[in-house]
Formats: sequence, structure tokens, C-alpha cells
Amino acid sequence: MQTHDAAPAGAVTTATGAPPHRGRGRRPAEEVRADVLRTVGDLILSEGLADLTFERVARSSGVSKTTLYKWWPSRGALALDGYFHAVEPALAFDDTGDVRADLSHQLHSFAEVMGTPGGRALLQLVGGSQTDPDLAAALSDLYTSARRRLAEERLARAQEAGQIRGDADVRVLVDQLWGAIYYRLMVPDGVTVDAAFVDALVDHLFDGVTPR
Amino acid sequence: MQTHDAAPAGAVTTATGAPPHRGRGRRPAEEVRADVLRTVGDLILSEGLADLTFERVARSSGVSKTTLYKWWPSRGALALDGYFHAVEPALAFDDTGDVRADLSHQLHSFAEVMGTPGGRALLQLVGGSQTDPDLAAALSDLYTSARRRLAEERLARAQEAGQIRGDADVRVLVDQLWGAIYYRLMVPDGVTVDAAFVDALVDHLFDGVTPR
Amino acid sequence: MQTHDAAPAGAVTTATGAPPHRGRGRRPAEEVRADVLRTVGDLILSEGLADLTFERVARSSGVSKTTLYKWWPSRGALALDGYFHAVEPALAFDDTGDVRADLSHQLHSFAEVMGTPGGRALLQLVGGSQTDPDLAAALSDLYTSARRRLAEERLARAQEAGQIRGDADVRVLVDQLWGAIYYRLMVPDGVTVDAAFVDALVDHLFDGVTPR
Amino acid sequence: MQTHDAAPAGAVTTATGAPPHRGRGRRPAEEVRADVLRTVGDLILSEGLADLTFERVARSSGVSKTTLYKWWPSRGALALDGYFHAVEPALAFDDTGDVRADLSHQLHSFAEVMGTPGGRALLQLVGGSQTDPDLAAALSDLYTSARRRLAEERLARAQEAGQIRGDADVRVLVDQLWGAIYYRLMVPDGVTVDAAFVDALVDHLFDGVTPR
DNA sequence: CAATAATCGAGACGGTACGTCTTGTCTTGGG
DNA sequence: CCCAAGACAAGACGTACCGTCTCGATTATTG
Repeated sequence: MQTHDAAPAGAVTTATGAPPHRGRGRRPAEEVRADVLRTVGDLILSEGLADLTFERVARSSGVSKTTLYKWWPSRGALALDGYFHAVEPALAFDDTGDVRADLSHQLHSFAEVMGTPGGRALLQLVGGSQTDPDLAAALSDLYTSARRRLAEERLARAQEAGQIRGDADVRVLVDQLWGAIYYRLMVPDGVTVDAAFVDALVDHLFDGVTPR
Repeated sequence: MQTHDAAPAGAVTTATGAPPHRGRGRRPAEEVRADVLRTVGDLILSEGLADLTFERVARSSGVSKTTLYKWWPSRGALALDGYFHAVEPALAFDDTGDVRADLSHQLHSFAEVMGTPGGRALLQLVGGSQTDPDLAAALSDLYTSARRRLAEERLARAQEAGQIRGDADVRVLVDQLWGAIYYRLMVPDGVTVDAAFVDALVDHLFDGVTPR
Repeated sequence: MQTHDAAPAGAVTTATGAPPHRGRGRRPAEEVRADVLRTVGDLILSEGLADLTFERVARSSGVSKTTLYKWWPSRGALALDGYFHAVEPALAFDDTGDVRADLSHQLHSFAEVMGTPGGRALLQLVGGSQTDPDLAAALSDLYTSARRRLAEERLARAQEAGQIRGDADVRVLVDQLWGAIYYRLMVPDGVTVDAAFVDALVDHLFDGVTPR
Repeated sequence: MQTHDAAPAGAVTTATGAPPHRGRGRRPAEEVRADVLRTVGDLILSEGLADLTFERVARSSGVSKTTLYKWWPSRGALALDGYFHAVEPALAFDDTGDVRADLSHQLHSFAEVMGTPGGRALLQLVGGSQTDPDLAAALSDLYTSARRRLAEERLARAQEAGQIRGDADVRVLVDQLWGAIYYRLMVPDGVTVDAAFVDALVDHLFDGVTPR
């Protein structure tokens, strides 16, 4: 466009709450998409997965249900997408050479994050995936699968470096570390996730519980 | 009871299927309750928690919604009650003196049961409890809490008997054994629960993964 | 957990207006009947026919639904019975010898009574009788039939006494006097029932509206 | 009134019978509206007002309850709308110059119509309006108010033309003619509405009942 | 630059389920 | 035996959300 037009083009009027935008014509896809993800992220962190409906997202975001259904095939897909735009999970995994220290650090961070609203939302997503195959698949593809792989790779390197016994199964170790944390959070029978718990997770596995 | 008669007397074995019972008046509470629990159990094992609604249960069981709401305050409570009348979980925990063997046996049984429709239903109940506090409380009260306690007691006895190190935390061990199984089942990123997995769980914890 | 059932035990919620009477044994029939009629009368005068249900009457009066259904076969019958115990309508009809004066007096009284809550309740009963044959029959038997007969008899005496033309139909006159008042009250298209209206009713019929 | 919406107005005679229309998306408003009104009209003429429920209308017409509640705020509004689409009442009022003949003709027609299912439905609507203010207002707005006005205007013209005495109240005459017919129909204590009755209505008022 | 094709918002639509209410029948357990 | 208390099946109530759809408005893309 060669004119003296002052159009902001890609300006995304972030603002709070719902963007105004009166009129029913077409809007840039990214703008619409951003509105949706912001709304979903807010909803899922503040009120949880149970109250997240297409209807509410449409109302709160100013985006029509038609558009929502066009881009997100299910409630789970929408929730997951909004969730990851809200929390931006850190997938990096330190490698200082000391696998026990690295694991401990990583697990403490993980336990801490799981105590936030974002952590609770993740638990609800895992919960919902038990009855929603689409959500289960999306959750695996977008998050848990990558995290498991990163952890397994770090542990495999440690095993090659001789820091973990050769006959141990590093994939099982992931379940006994992260899985144990998930379990305490999802089935909290009078137990809590604290620093001592995380320390015990690592100690038990590396030292064994059989008396010397 | 003065006789050697073992007859159950008032046992109302209404057979399978839904009894007709036309007419709208009052029926004995146990009869109504039995109809409901049988229906809910069937539904939850065959179609899962997602399709369990008060409406369907009322239709399928011939019990009115009024009655359902009177006795079961929420969908979760109804589901849980029906589930436990359908599966009758074995809570017994062997104690042969060899804790490692006992644990292994118990975990193999548990893993096996979790592969059945009843196991999948339980996972869905745990999943649903993430967004339903009532269900979470009921699930803990009726099942998980007792199971955790039994396991902890067995492990504590082993610790006192010198089979487990004194500085180990037996409550954490529960999370690293049963919790690991739950996690693999609920977040199945290309991993499966089989006999080798269960063996590895025990081996890792008792022997430790640090090279000697 | 799931049944939050169980009897309320010793909870004695006396409620307002209701006689206490705890315990389930038999009470004298007249006492029960009086409680019901008092409750129904209060309800119908204060809230109208629409909100009168067996359920509410049972709750408010402390009389069981069983007993209500035993004595009153329909909502209309119950309403009507309660109504007439609350209003005790005056059926007497003066006969001073001057039929025009007697009619005018009677109609003015009637119009006045119809402006009270009792009058409004009667209109609702007539309204309800359009869709409830039982109520229609009961209303006629208990009230309107007797009233019409009294009026017709008074008018017939006047006709015999030569105060009303022989070729007039006194039964039709009832419709054109009382019926006109009912109609204005039931279909109030901007018209009201006042003293002038009642006077006009009588004047039109006795004097005729054709110019002399 | 009844549609509190931009009524389509244009008569849409979508043929008889119920169109199947599979699929859940939006249908043209006029089509939906026509289905509803046809169903309500049939129901109210065949079974009366008492059995008219939103539930039945939804089932019979294939229109969802949501839609019914969106357009018709109450059962009365729905009933009335369906009624007037079924009966299309003739409001015309002859004026041959002879008011007595015109009135007689009009009243005979009215009495005749009131003997049909449509007439009985109208009586039930009037009855229901005694306990339903919304229905009362709608009934007045859509029908009775206009009818009363037409009659009053015809009578007023006759009064100006000297066919009715100047001190008569033409509004009261309406109650003593039409109102008397309504009353006999709504409170039928052994009396019937026939041609002689209608003749007597007119004769009494025009000639007076006082002996000459 | 006007016509056309996409794509948006808004929201109506047929459904299903919700949780509550009333109906008329029936069972239980006092008095 | 009769009553209260109230459980029961049935089914209507009015609301929420689902996923599909029509409609009109606006924009971007074409001729």
C-alpha cells in the first residue's frame, strides 16, 4: 500500500478483558486467535477446566463459536492450547555432569511449579484426558511426551557415563520420580508434596532402601 | 440364630436385568438402591465415566431422578458407589515375612487389575476428582486412603523388622510404587505397564540405581 | 457418605401457622380437617389459586398427602372447600316487595364483595373450572347453582307480582345482571365495576334502552 | 406481544403436516414459527389448554424448548398465539342502520362460534387469565379489547342516531350482551346458550322488563 | 475501482442433561 | 385400624451448553 495510510497493520490491541471491535466483518486471524488464547488461559488458570466451555470462551473473548469450532476441534484441544500460551513451560534440562544434583534440581522446580494455578490446571488436563482421547493425544503430543523424552535422555546419558547402573531402566525411573509427584498431587490422601518428599524420591532410588 | 441353617432368608436376589415394577408408589429402599448400583456399575464398566449421567441412570434403572438426587448428591458420588459395588476391590495385603516378595506380588496383582475395565474406570474416577472436590473426598474416604494406609503399614512393619532402611520414608515408597503405575496408566507416552515394569519398580528401590 | 439420607431424627420444625403435633399416630378427623381448611383458606386468599398445591397444603398444614387425597379428590375440590370455609358467603336475599330496590341492593353488595381477596379467589375458581370438570361440578353444587336459584326465585316472585313483564325470561335476567359483573371482572378491558355500573345494569333492564 | 421479537409477519404457509428437517443447525425463523403455531393450534383445539405444555409442544412440533422459551415467555402467550393462528376470529361488525338487527345477528354468530372447539378454547384462555397476568394482558391486547371497542363504537353510533336512549351507557350494554353469554358458558348451572337466549338478551334491553 | 469470495460476529436451531417441583400411589411405622 | 411421614415413578419446569447452521457485515482479493 503506497498511500499515506496510518494503519497500524499488525497492531494487536491487547488491552484488558474483551477487545472492543464492533461490527461483524472479518478480522485478521492472528488477532482473533490471540484473543481466544488469552481468554482461555485466563479462564483455565482462574477457574479451572471444569468451567471452561466453548460458550463462555465465545462470550468472554468476543470470538464467535463458529470460529472456535473451526480451529479447535474439542474442548480439550482448546484448553490445552490456551494453557500452553499462558504458562510457557520451561522444558530445558540442566546437565552439569552430576545427574543426582541435576535431577534433584529439576524435580524441586517441577514440584514448585505444580503448586501454582498452572500446575493445578495441568492436573485437571491430565484428569480430563482419562475420558477424552483427543485431549490425551494432544496432551502427549504437546507436552508430556517431550518432557518424558528429555528426562529419559538425561538419565540415559548418566547411565552411559556410569552414574546409573546398567541394568536399571531409565524409563521406569521417570515414573518413579515425576510419576510419584503426579500421584501425590492427584490422589492426596493426607500427604503433601514438599522439599523433603522430593529429596526422598531421589535418595530412595539412588541409594536403595535395603539396609547395608 | 438357633439352627444350623445358612439360608440368607431375606436375601433379595432380583436376578439380572431390570425388574419391571409398574406403578408409581413406594418401593423398598434396598430394592431401589440395588437397581441403581447395578445399573451404574454396568454403565461405568462398559462405557466409562464420561457417559454416566443422572438422566441415563434414571432411564436405564427405572429409578426416578428425584430418588437419585436424594441419595447421591453428585455424579461423582453416584459413580463411585456404583463402581465399588461392581468391583468389590480386594484390600487384603499378604505378609509372608518377605516384604520384597509381598510387594512384588501385590503390585503385579494391582497392575493386572488396572488393565481391566474396572481399572480404567478407576483411572477415570481419579481423573474426574481433579475437578470435582466431592468426588475427590469420596474417593479418598472409600478407597485410596485405606489402600495407602495398608501399604504403609506393611512397609512400616518391614522397616521395624530391619528389611527396609530406617532413614527411608515408607510413605514416599508408596508413591514410587503404586504412584508410578498410576502415572504410566494416566499419562501413557509410549510406555506400557507390564511385568517387567513392575519388577523394575521394586528392584530400583530396593537395590538402588547407583553402581556398586 | 453417599446417602446423606437418614431420618432427620429429633428435628422438629414447627413451621409457622402449623399446629405442632409431633408423632405419627392418628388424630381426630375434625381436627385434621380443620387444619387443612384453615391452611387452604389462608393460601387461597393470600396467594391465589395458582400457588395452591397438595404439596404446599400438606407442608403448611402438617397434614399428610395421604389424608388430603383421601378426602379431596382434586385440587379444585380442596380449593373450593377451603374457600367456602374462609369466606362464608351470604346467600340471603332480601324481599322488601320492591324487586328493583332489592336487586340493586343485592348487586351492590355482590360487586363490593367481589373486590375483596375472596372475590378474586372466586374468579380464579371460575377460571380454573374451565379446564377442570371436577372443579366445575363442585363449584356449581356448592355455590353458583344455589345463588342462581335464589335470584331466579326472587325474580319469579316479582314476575308473578306483576313487577316484571310476563314475557321476560327471569333466568336470562340473572345472566344480564350477575353475569355482566362477572364478565367485567374477568375480562377487564379498561372497564371497572363501580356503583354507577351496577345502577346502569338495573336501569337498562327495567327501563329499556329504546327511546320513548 | 407474543413474540417480543422482530416478527416475520408474512404469512408462511409451509404446507400441512410436519416437515422432518434432520440436522441440528439453524432453520429459517418463519418455518420454525409456523411449525409451532400449527402444533399449538391443533393441541389447544383438540385437547384444550390444560394439556398444553412446553414439553409437549416441543415434542410434537420438532422445535426445541430453547426456541419456544426464546419467543414465547409463558405458556399463556404460546397458547394465545397458537389459538389465534388457528381460529382467525372475524372481527367485522355489520352496520345496516338497524342496530337491533345488527346486534342480534352479531350475537347469534358469536354464540354459535362459542359452541365450537375454538370457543371452548377461548373460555379456557379467559379462565387461565384469572391466574396469569401475562395471559390476561395478552388476551386483552390481542382480542377482547378490540372486540369490545368495535361493539361500543357500533352502539355509540346507534345512540347518536337516536336508536338508543341518551342516558344509557353503551359500555354497560356490552357487558349485558356478550358478558351474559360468557357467563352462561363459564358458569353453566343448568342453563344453555341457544337462539332463544340470545333473542331474550336483546329484547330485555331494548324493550325493558317493566310492564307497560 | 467495483465486483467477488472469504471469513468473521452474532446467534438461532435441535438436542441432551441439568437440578427442582408437583402429582398421585404406595410403604412404613407410630398411636 | 387410621394416621403422619415421606419414598417412589412420572414427567414438566426453565436453564446451560453442545455442535451445526443461517444470516448479514466487513475485509481482502480479484477482474
